[in-house]
Amino acid sequence: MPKRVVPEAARRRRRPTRQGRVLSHELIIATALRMLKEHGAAGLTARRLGLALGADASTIYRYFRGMDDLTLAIADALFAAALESWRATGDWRADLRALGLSIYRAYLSHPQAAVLTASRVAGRPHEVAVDETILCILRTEGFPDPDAVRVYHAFIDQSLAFAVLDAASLALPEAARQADQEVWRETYARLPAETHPHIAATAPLLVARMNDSGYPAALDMLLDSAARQLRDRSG
Amino acid sequence: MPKRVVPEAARRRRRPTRQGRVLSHELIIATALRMLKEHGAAGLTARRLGLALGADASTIYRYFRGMDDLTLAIADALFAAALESWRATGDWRADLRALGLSIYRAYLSHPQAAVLTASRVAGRPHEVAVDETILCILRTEGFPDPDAVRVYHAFIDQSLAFAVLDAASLALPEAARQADQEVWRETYARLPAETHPHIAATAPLLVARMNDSGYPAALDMLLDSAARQLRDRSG
DNA sequence: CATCAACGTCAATGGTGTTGGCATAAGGAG
DNA sequence: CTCCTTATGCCAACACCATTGACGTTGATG
Repeated sequence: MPKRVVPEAARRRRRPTRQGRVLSHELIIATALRMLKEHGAAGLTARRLGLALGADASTIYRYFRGMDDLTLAIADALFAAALESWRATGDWRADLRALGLSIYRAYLSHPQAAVLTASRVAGRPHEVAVDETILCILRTEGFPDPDAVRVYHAFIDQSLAFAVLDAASLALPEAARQADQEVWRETYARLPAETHPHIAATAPLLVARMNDSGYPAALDMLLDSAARQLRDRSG
Repeated sequence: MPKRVVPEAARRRRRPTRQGRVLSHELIIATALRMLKEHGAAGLTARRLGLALGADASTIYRYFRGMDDLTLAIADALFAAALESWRATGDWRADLRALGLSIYRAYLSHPQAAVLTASRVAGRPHEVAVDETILCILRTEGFPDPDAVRVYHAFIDQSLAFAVLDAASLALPEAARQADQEVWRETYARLPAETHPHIAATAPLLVARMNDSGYPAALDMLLDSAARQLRDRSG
């Protein structure tokens, strides 16, 4: 007796099955990114992804070992995008700044993906390529090794940290974002009455400030510090 | 005809039901935090949480509107812990530094929770209390308002960003962490052969550096910058 | 005592990731 | 051409998930 019964109907009508491969890693990742942007992190499920691809959910497992693996691939796609949109000029400081902003922009361009993959750092190829690039720039410029490592870590930590955090607020659904703003507006409006008498006028300023990121400023501070280090050592 | 059939057995034997309330918001949050630490973010489910509490999963919904609501409550508990372990001394710079490190430590003491709640910023009470505290310190010290806002944002952004990112690597299961280290060790060992001849000896240094956080340094840089600002303005 | 809200359980619903079995299709070997 | 292997896709099934509604029980309030 067979363990599994194949329904008669399924056995009867044979679908005009496709010829050749329909899917690919790239197509699946691109579709997943689109779904993330449109429906948020919770909206990306194997079944819906399959539907969007015109395929069965289980087909995805021919390409990825699981949703977890797919998540890592998506994370690496962000690094790939960051590197692709970056060009070296030879000026180490300008190059590092551009690379940092490039990473930052890649994350912000897919906030849902950034949040989804925030905690996944696993030495994927493009991620490693970014690391190699940074270290290569620093070494070429003549940073002695312990300093190069320190600058590299500060740089990548800071870039990723800001990217993830800023992406997180972008990743909120529009409704939640507006609700948040409302809460903050009230908080800010209420806050100063107790500690400062003349502040009502500055509440809008506080709210406006919410939409900016501290990343560029932090990045410049870091590069300043690195440049000073380099000058001190060589001069 | 009743829509739902109540089984005879259940109707028969009445359980010796408990008297008084068994659960509380605090108990549920504490248990959830414990589960997060022990089993990771994926291990926190309504069913298992109920089991750990000696209650049915559905009971949790008497206290929280859903797992999402519970997540927000957990996030706020981190801010509460940060504030509780902090004491003001009157020195604005030392106080801010201590508060930043306090937030950082609170997140790192529950890495799983930090990662789980990274993208949830929703104006919960203790979170707002932290914000009020920071702004209050800056205003009391005499920061004019636009500067206070700027410093506040840089401070909280940077603190949270580093906390979340560093927590993310701590939140990895031990096996994954070791695997990651292995990948990086290989990468670092392989990297310099192409770009630098004498670097093999520094690979261990790079790996060791992995375990440090750039947060304290970044925090000091930020406070330096703020202090300079304040001096320039008043002097 | 009667009422009521709070609290807890049970059973059910519709969704999830994942797997094993099966059916093709493509491509090479004979 | 046939035969075999491998890659690719679908289907049905499994275990688990969050959430809900009906129901019983309790303690407090009138």
